[in-house]
Amino acid sequence: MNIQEVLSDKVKEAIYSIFNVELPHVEFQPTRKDFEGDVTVVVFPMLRFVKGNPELIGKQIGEFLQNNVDEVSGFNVVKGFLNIVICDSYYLSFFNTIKELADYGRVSEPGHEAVMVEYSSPNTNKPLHLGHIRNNLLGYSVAEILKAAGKKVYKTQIINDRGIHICKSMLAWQRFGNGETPESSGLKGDKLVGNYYVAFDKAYKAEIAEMIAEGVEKEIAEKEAPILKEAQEMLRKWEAGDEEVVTLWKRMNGWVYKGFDETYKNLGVDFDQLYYESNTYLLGKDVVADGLEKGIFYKKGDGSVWIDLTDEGLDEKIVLRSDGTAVYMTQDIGTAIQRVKDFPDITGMVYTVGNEQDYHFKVLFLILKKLGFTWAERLHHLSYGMVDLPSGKMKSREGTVVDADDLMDDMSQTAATISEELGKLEEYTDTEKQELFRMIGLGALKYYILKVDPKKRILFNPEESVDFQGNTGPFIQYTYARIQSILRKADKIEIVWSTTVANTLELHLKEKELLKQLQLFPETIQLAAENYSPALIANYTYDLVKEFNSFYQQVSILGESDEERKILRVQLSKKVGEVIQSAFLLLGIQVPERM
RNA sequence: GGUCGCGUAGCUCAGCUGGAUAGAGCAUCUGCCUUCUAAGCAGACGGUCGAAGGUUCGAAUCCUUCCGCGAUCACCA
Repeated sequence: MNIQEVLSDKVKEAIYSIFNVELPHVEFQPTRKDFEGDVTVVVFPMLRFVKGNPELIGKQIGEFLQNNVDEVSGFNVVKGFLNIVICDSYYLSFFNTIKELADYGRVSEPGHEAVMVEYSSPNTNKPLHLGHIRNNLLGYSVAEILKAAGKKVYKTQIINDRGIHICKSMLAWQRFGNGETPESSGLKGDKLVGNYYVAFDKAYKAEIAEMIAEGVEKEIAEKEAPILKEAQEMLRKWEAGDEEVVTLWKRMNGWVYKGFDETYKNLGVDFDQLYYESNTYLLGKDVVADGLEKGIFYKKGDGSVWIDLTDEGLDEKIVLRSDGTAVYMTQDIGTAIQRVKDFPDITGMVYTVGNEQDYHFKVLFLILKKLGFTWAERLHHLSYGMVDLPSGKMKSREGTVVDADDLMDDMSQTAATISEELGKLEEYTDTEKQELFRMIGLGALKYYILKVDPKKRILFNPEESVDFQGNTGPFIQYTYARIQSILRKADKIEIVWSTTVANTLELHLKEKELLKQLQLFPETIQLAAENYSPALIANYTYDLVKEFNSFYQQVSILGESDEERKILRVQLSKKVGEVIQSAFLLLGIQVPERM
């Protein structure tokens, strides 16, 4: 129980005993640093129930609390703000209760409610880029946060393995590839396939230019270019199950998956269950037939099926083509239902998809609700802003992308350069160093992306490297490493971890501030889960670390002469380290023993 | 044009269901390594919170209008 919960009832009691009025709610806030106190009760909202001077009311409540509540050791009133001083013993006993908890802040009993979190979901015709990195980091982190908040989580992705885009790569490979394979070229599979996607586009543009030169209109040329026609023909063959096309398709997708797996492994993300569009694109048609019967959908003259959402302030939306084939929406309806069939404990789903699809998901969720699925009430589109470059949007076709693998390598490289300059790793072997640089580089990248509100668009400038100082991943990792250094030394001088520090110890201001910050961890996890926001975890961790560094600077930990106080400081450092590690795990960032 | 999102210091971002003098980092400038890792700490500088109205004891936060940026409004996915 945190201090606000303790005090809330007591304040109500105070109001009842002084004014004989039942107060429905008490408003708290942390006391601002410039005033004395730990928590503040805001008196203004009470004026609706209690008539009088806010300053005076505050004083009366303060006196009541000081006399009747053990945890309250003092108070002061500034305007309508009652600043309450909480006694040290409260914080010390709080610390003693959490000290040994290995997973402090997390809900330990696994919930029976499951949530499926979808993220990544790439096309299989090109490598992953910076945009996918944001998607992956967000999805993975939200999944971890939901777990920590007590949910059972299934991580999933739907791989867009079919369609015209992969046919383009296949066709270009057939034409220009001369049998090139990842083995023969030494290229990562997804890179190789991506090269042919670019090659297709080049050939396609050349054909268009040629046709225009021959007097064909641009728009017609774009539709009629022979290479495009051929790709479309390939897609038709694929859908018909043509053996040759399907074999090539399997082969090239196989290359891509191998490449993706490597990238995912480097990024540190994983999935519990994969869905492939080639298996799901026909799903949903039965549901549409069913909905048609129920009158949720209606059929137009040409046979296409629609839903009218104008009552909801949206448009009419097609759910089945006039030729009876599925559209994107049909497929998503079907996939959602399939997932609940596969995992019957699912009560909600999270879709990590860019904000360009806000409208699509609004409609999808509405349709599923209208179809009467109870779980449709608990669907969430984790919508995030695009990652743009100073030059504009990233386009794979035109090669203006920041490649995921390259970026991760660059980050490691930067970490290596900085680290070598500082030169504190003499005793490390080369492999240990490489591992560390990777950890730091990735930490910088992940933190940089996750600390900002997902809704905001990110402008990524590759020229200016991601910071390693200030509010960054490495700053937090560094603090963790420093703590571990203290603990290694403390171990040698035999500080006993299990020693319980007496509640009577008088706390240093910095110790108290640290304890207050530690107390916020559980509620921060819950808040982050409710808001699907890794940024809240990142900012919390940053505040904790700032507080610790200030503590570290101002007091001596191992050099403290009072034995009991030294024990407290070491234990406190250890706990802060654990919380940093735990919080960073939620962001998918590792922490080093030294750096 | 309709709908949705965003707009806070030179730059990158915090700011919870409205609360005290709007906070960090980067950059610029000052100090601090004979004591636990200086990727650090302490401090200075820097703001009419896009604009105007409104609600309220109180607004960066809620409402309205306007401006700017982005996304979206396909029998593409």
